[in-house]
Amino acid sequence: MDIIISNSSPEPIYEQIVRQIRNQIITGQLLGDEPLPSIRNLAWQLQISVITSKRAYEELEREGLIVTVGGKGSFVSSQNKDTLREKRYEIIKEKLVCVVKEAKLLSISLQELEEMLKHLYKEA
Amino acid sequence: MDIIISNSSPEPIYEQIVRQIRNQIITGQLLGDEPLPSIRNLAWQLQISVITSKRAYEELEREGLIVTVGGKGSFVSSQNKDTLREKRYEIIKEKLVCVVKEAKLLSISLQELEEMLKHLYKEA
Amino acid sequence: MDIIISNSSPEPIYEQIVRQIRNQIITGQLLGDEPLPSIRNLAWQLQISVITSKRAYEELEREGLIVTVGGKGSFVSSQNKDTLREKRYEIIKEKLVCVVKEAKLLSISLQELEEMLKHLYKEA
Amino acid sequence: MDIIISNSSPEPIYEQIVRQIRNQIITGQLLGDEPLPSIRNLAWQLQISVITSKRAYEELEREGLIVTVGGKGSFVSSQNKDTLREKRYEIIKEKLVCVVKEAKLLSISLQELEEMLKHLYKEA
DNA sequence: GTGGTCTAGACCACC
DNA sequence: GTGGTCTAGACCACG
Repeated sequence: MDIIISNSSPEPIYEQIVRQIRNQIITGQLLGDEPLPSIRNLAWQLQISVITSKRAYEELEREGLIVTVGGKGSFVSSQNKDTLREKRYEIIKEKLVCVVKEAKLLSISLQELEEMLKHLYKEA
Repeated sequence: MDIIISNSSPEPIYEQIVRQIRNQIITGQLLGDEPLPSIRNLAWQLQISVITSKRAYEELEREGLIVTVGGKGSFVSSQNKDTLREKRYEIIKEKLVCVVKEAKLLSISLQELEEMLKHLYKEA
Repeated sequence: MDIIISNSSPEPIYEQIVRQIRNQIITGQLLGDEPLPSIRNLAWQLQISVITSKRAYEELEREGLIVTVGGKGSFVSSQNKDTLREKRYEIIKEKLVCVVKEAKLLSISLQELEEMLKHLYKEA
Repeated sequence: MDIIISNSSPEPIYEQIVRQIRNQIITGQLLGDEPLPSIRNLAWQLQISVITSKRAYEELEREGLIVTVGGKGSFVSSQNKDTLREKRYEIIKEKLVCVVKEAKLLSISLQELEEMLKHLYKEA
């Protein structure tokens, strides 16, 4: 579990956890049926409240990415590889569409956007 | 003042106002020294609390985009054209960099991103 | 808000609230755009923790039955009448199918079930 | 002992066992004085903890459906055939009455319920 | 040991 | 006033 928490981020802690675990599942760093740390263990690792780690797991379960069984623990749910690949695109598309909308309102051309994208991708 | 407010948006109302006025200034729809509606007038137009419109103007003033003269009202502050153009890019860059970072974490290539960008720009 | 809580029920408190509010929405006792009590108010009414009432509202929002806007409160979301009628059936069907399955395992005939149903409906 | 365990079910494992053995006794698939597998044997068969199989037998004993003789094992207790038949009905009635109560709260008529019942019984 | 529920009390942002 | 987040600490059921 490589998770990094920033207390000063405006993004809620549980969201940070959800996002990072989600990414690890979607990119195949966490495989199906793999056990996740218990909510108490994760809370201890990240120095957060048990409630916060629990909340993150609840959200992931709602998304169908993990399954948690009482008294046993939580596990990555088996996923079709293509489904995962699709999800990866959806996540970025959703964010990208916001940027594009705003860019259009600011009359920024596709060429300008493409140039910025290339530049940022290389340096970031 | 063409401003559209969505009460159900997760974006705070004052933020919606700030963003829209900022865009209009940056794109040249609102020119230097042009008078803005009074906070009371704006609140009435948008059916919101005076506190909220006041907060939006405060934010815009902090960004140096408008100036408020006690007893007179608020005005768009004169801006160098190049400065405005620069700001336009900065706003989008800031958003785009987040997307790029996330995309890299999800191992999405520059080519894939460019393709998504083209597609979204055309259809959106 | 006519909600009755039983502390001795095995059904979690937040589930009891969800179920009762859901029923009131689905049966049209609560109409679209109607404001619900604030989570704090509801907690006070029912003598429960704010967290518990909040959790109930979260679940209802996830089901799309209410919308809650920060700083404003929670409201019944407008729903198509037919959709509501459909949901009513779905809820009961889901429960009924469990009973039917179990009845079949116990070799209880359809006639016997129908008789029990009639009897229970009249007396209950 | 035809028992199927689902680890992912929300129904506790010991409950699944109790329910299935109970059904087999009530429907006459397990007859009076018939020996049941030892708790250790059952635990081995089902790949569960001995504690869990023990708990299931305890519950069944509490219900008077089996008797456990120290050092000998557990046996189906002899039951009057009419008693069994009665129990069969009680189990379903208890479940059905919940559905009926909920249906009434949702203003679903007896006719509608009967129709759903017929439909579900045939297809399920 | 595990998760599930509930509690009381705090701080923040928004309106 | 509203909801959103986070905390610490408790009790229960399951295995």
